[in-house]
Amino acid sequence: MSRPAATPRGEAGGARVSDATLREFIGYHMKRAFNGVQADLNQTLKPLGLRMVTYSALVLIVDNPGLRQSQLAEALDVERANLVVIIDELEGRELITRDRVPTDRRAYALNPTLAGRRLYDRALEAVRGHEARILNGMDEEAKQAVIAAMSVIRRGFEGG
Amino acid sequence: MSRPAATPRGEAGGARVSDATLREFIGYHMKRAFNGVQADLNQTLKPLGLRMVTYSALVLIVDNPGLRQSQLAEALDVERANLVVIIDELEGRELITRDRVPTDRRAYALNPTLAGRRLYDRALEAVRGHEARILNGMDEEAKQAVIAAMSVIRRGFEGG
DNA sequence: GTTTTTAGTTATAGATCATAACAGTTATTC
DNA sequence: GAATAACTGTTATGATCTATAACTAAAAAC
Repeated sequence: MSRPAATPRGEAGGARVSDATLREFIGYHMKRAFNGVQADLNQTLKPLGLRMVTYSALVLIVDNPGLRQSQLAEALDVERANLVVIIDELEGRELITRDRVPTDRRAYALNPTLAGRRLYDRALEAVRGHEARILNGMDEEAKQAVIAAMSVIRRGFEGG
Repeated sequence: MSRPAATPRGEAGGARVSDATLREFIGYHMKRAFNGVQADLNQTLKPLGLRMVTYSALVLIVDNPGLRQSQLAEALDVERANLVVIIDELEGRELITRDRVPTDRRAYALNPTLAGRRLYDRALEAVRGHEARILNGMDEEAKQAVIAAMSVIRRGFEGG
């Protein structure tokens, strides 16, 4: 079992770690890039008191007023149970309301308040700035190519 | 303050939720695609007893025998403290060894065992299959375009 | 030789996420 | 129309992940 003599890579601190094997994979690049994007987005939203999920939820509620929690949970791809605290947060800040649905007394219709719509506007502007930053000068064609590729990948899971 | 009459979107269950606003953003597409990729990768690695992090760690150790935990932590972008349990797991399964470094008795040199190298081979093969699956027929040019774009995005954070 | 820094570790708290169980309501089915 | 099944939102809980502080041992700096 000749064990390779634990060569400490010569000089201390030098000698970059090679990730050549992992760089073969598109998933590796996606993870590393997305880590940075997520961190930057959350920093961007922090002054508005929003996180990535609460922001996404607010946008979907403003764009789809009256939707149910279960619909929103599915759209956001989170469990109904976990959505509750997210909605609690938005409702507690009076950005949205839970309105009873007359035709189905189990369900709540989610609607934005005026404050919710205003924060939506501000958040969207902030996120557009964030996007411009992360794109880092990338041209529109390259951006659209990425979006198309992401859609191809996603379709592979949803479509079967 | 005319609040839109919480219209429950007519028929129950129908009426797709529109994410048109979010689809403007590349980050949104990246998140949704990556969610699927991550789930599929973990399913792929489960039969080998590996998760995404333990797999990445194993690959880097095989490719960079003798590296220190702190180097690996930085390469994986995890805290030194959190890397400990990952290394414990790999060492417990005798896939790697922690070897004392003669020239620095604080540090451990991480080296793969023969079993570690064999699992590395199997894992790499499995992940190549996973990648082919997620690419979903995408051509090499498109794949390289995505990798280039991810690098541009990542560079924006690292480079400053 | 004292102080400062570093490597690995432990402990801990926060956030995230999946799961099961429950009450109230609606839908189905005989 | 009574019994059964399914669905909506909720609570509780445990697993996992992540960040932070504090500690020991050792090396480096001064």
